[in-house]
Amino acid sequence: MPELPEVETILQSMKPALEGQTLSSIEVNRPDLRLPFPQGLSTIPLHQPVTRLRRRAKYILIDFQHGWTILIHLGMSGRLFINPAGENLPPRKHEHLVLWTKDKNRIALVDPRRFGMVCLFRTTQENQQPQLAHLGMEPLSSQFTTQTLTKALATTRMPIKNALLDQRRIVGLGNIYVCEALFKARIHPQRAANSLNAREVKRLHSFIIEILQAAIAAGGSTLRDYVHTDGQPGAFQNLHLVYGREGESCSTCLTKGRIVLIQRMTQSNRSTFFCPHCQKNPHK
DNA sequence: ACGCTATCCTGATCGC
DNA sequence: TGCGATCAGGATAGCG
Repeated sequence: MPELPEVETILQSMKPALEGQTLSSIEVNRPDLRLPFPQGLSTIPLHQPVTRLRRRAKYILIDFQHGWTILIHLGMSGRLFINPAGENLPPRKHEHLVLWTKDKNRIALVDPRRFGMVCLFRTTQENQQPQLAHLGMEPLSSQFTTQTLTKALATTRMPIKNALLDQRRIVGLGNIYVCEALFKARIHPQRAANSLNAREVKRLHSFIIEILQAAIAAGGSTLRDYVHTDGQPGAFQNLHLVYGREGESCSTCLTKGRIVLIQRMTQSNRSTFFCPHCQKNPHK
């Protein structure tokens, strides 16, 4: 699915199409995704302009002037496409939700696996929304420091890989960027989260920021489902150092004249990619 | 309380 | 070419 850089890329390209615009209609083409589409979704957001598009964690939030907010999560396979006015392409498969603006821009949510979700609530109630209420800190905000990361990791001995995927501690990271950040920080994914020393947490902190910023600059990672709102792929997949590279030589080791193959293992039923030389587990 | 597992779904790919 | 097995970027209910 889209992780933080992919959601951020989508958000930035949707801003010009939506901010300040009034919707003319909303098509709801099936009863549900993971959750039922909310009551009122096809009528409440109409007739007053969008004031702001925001991102929180991997959620896109569309605020309206009358005080309602639409929340969109793309799940694993969700995509958003913008068709500018006049571009009359035939509908895609799995267009479950379509927003039309008054000046005829068309924004379509496509989600074959239907793991995504759409919610509607009063903007002032957002902190009571179950999706938003328990989220951890934003890694690209000033709240994210070595101190706050240390605190977020100190309370659990679950593997660091799993702790970084836990959106109640830190938001926005998914399987790709966790693997990449742990590789750059030279931390074994099975290390207990609370076992990292101060230098390791510091490295992890700076590489999380660096990787997310680089991925946003590259327009995200396109592996299978994710594309930009105009259908173009991102470019950061070309810069992945371990994710999806099982059996390839570790690039760090190569520059030092060693040939070490990147390995894949399973943690909590999800693939983890790592370099067994750069990322040693001191307890094994 | 915590940490792991299965589950929601479709589609792409791989091996036979 | 077809068929079954396997795997996917996430979130979460429910279990031990």
